[in-house]
Amino acid sequence: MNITIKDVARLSGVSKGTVDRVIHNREGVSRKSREKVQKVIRELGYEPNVYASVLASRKEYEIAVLLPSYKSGEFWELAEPGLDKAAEEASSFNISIERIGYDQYDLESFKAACETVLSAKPAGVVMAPMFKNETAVFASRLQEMGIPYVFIDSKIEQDGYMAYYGLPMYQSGYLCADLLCMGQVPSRVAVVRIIRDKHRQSDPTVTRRAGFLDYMAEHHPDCAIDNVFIEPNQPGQAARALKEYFSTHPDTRHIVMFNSRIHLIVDFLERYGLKGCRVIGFDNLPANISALRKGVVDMLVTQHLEEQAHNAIQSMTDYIVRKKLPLQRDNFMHMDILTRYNAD
Amino acid sequence: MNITIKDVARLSGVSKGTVDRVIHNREGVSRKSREKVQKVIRELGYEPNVYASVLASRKEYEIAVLLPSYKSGEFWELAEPGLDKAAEEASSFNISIERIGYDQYDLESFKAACETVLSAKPAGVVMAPMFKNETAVFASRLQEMGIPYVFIDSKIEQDGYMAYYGLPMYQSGYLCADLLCMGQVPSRVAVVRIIRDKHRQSDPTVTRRAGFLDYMAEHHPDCAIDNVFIEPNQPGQAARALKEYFSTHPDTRHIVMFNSRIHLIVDFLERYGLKGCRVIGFDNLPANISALRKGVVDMLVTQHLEEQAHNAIQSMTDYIVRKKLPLQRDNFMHMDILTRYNAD
DNA sequence: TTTTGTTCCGTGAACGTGCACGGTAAAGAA
DNA sequence: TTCTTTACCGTGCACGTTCACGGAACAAAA
Repeated sequence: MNITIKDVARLSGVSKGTVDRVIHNREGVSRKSREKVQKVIRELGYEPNVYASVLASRKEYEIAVLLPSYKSGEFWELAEPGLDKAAEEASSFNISIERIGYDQYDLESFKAACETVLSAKPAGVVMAPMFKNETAVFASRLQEMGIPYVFIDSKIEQDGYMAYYGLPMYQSGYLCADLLCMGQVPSRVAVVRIIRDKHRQSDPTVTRRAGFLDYMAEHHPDCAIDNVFIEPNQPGQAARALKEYFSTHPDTRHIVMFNSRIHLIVDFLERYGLKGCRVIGFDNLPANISALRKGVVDMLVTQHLEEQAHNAIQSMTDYIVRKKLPLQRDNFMHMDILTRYNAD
Repeated sequence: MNITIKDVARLSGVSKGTVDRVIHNREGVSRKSREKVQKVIRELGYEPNVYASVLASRKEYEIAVLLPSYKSGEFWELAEPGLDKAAEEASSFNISIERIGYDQYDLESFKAACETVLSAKPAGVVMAPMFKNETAVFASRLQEMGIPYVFIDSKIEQDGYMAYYGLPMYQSGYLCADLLCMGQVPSRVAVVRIIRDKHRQSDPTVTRRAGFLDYMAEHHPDCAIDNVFIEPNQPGQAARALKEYFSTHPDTRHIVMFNSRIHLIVDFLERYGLKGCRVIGFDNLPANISALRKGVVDMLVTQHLEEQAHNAIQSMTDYIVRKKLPLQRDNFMHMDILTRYNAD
C-alpha cells in the first residue's frame, strides 16, 4: 500500500541505509547514488512514516517558550491552555516544552531569559517580542546557531523568523472604533491608558491605538479624543483619575482601553454609575469577562492567544519532526467580538 | 524512561502477548491473570505507545461523515476545511474519512444515505441531524451495531451519542437581538424567512428565532416583529416580496434572517437603497462576507463549522485509536460577531 | 490407557525507520 | 607486491506494538 524506504531502496539499487543517509543529508553517499535516490523519492512521492521514525529514533527535543511571566488573571495566562495542549501533542514526538518567563517591564530580565534559552540550545524557540531591539539581537543569535523561532502576539520587522501567529493589531483598533460608534456617534471619547506604557518602545497597543484614531479621523473628525492616564499598581488611583476627568468632562459617554486591563476601571464605573455609557476593552481575561457579564463593560475585542500559542508550537514540532515549514509565514488570526450574550 | 508493555508483562509474571490480550479485551486470558495485569497497568500508569501500536497493526478504519450535500457557496461547504484537516491527521492512523451527502430537504435521500453508511460498517459516524425522527432511528441502529457517533451543528434529544459539537442556538438568537437593538431601539423588525423552512420538523433556526423573540419580549415588548417569507429558488421573488413588505411598512429599519442566507436579500437592499437600515444575518458564507464588506449587511453572527467538524472527527479518531472518550460530551463552541472590519 | 477437546498462554515475526558497526573496493604508499 | 587510507555502502538490531501460530496443561470421552 504505502511506499516505504525499502521500496525506494530497491528501485534505486541501493540499501535502505543509503536511502536513510540521503533523506537526512548525511555524508557517505556518492553523488551518483544520492541523485538516483532523490530522483526515485521524487518519482514515487515517498514520504517517511513519521511514527516509525519517532519510534526508531530516541532523540529528545526541546522547544523553548519565551513569554512574559504573569500573575493569575493576567493577559499572558491566556496562552497557558494552548501551551498545555501543544505540550501534550508534542510529547508523543519526544519533544518537551520548556517555558521561560521574564518581566515584561524589565529589559534586564528579558536579556537573562534569552541567555537561559541560548545556553539550553533548544531545537526551536517560540516567543513574543516585547522589547524590539533586544529581540532583534536575540533573533540573530538564534539564527547563527541555526535555531528556528516563531513569533506570537506581535512580531518585529525582521527576516529569518519561521512563522508568526497574531492578530492584526491595527484593524483591531479600527474595529473597536466602529463598534464604539455604532448607533450612537460620540462627540467625545475617553481613552484610558497605563502610565507605564507611555514610554515603551514596542507596544502592540500603539498600533491598535493608531487604527482607532484613524477610524475616528476618517469617520468622525469632530469627535474629541481625551487621554486619561492611570497607574495599574495603585488601586484607587484609577478611580480618582477618572473621577477627576469626568468632573471636567461630564458629558463623555464613550470609554475605551487598548490593553487587556479594562477590568481596572470597573470599580470606578460601578460606583460612579455612569448610565448610557458605552465601554469597550480588549482581551478575554476572566476579570474582563465578568465585567462583561455584569454589564459594566459592553464589548470586548478578543484574540485567541491560546490558539496562537498552540499553532506556534505545532508548526515548530512539524518542522522538527518532518522538516516542514508552515504554509504561510504570517498568520493573522481572527478577532472576536464579545458581548455579555456570547461570553459563554 | 517510559513504561512499555514488556515492563507490565514482567511485573505481572506473564508474557507481552497476554498483556496485549488484556489491553484489547480479547479472550483467552484467565480471570486471575487478567486482574493481575490490570492491577499492574493501573499501578504503573502504563499507557500504550500509540505510534508503535499504529505501526504494528495494519488495521484500516473508516469514519463516515453524513452531512447535507451542498452547492458551492452554501452553508455546509464551510465544514470542508475542517474535514480536510482532520482527514489528513487521521490518515496517519490508517483512518480514512468517507463523506456521504444527502439532500437536506428530502427525507428519502437521507434514509438512503443512512443505509449506505450502515452497509459500509464504519468505525464511527459524524453527522448533523436534519431530520429528527429518522436520525433517532438511525442512531439506535448504530448503537445496536456498536458504532459510535457524534453530532455536529445540532443534536437530537437522545442518549447514546459520543459527543456533540455545536453552538448554542438559542443564545445566538438572543445575541442577535441584542446587537440589533444596540444604540438604536427598533419599533419594528422584519424577520425574513424561507418558505420551505416553514414546515420543517427540526430546524436549528427555530431555536434561534425563539432566543431572538424572547430577547425582544423581555427588553422591547412594544417592538413589532414582522415575518417576510421568500422563496430561495426563485431569484427576483425575494426582492418582490420585500418590496411589497416595505411598501406597506416603509418605516422598518431593522432586518434579520436566522438562517445562513442573508445574501439572498442583498440584491434588494442594494437596489432599493434603504439607508440607516441595520441588517444582521448568520454564518460566514463567502456571499455573506462580501455583503458585509460592501456594507449592505452590518453584522453576521457566525459559528466555526469547520472547527466543529474537525473536533468531531478528532474525538472520533481519539476514540478509535486509544479508546479515549472526549472530556465533555456536549461542547458548545463560541460564536463570533463579524463586522466589515473583522471579516478578514 | 489413548484420544480429543478446551482453556490458557508464550513465541517470534512483522510494521517502517534510525543508526552503529563493519565490510568492500579502489587508490595511494611503502 | 603488500599495507594503509579513504570513500562508500550493506547488514542487522532496536524501538513498542500486534497477532497468528502453536504448545502446555488438564479434563473429558473413548
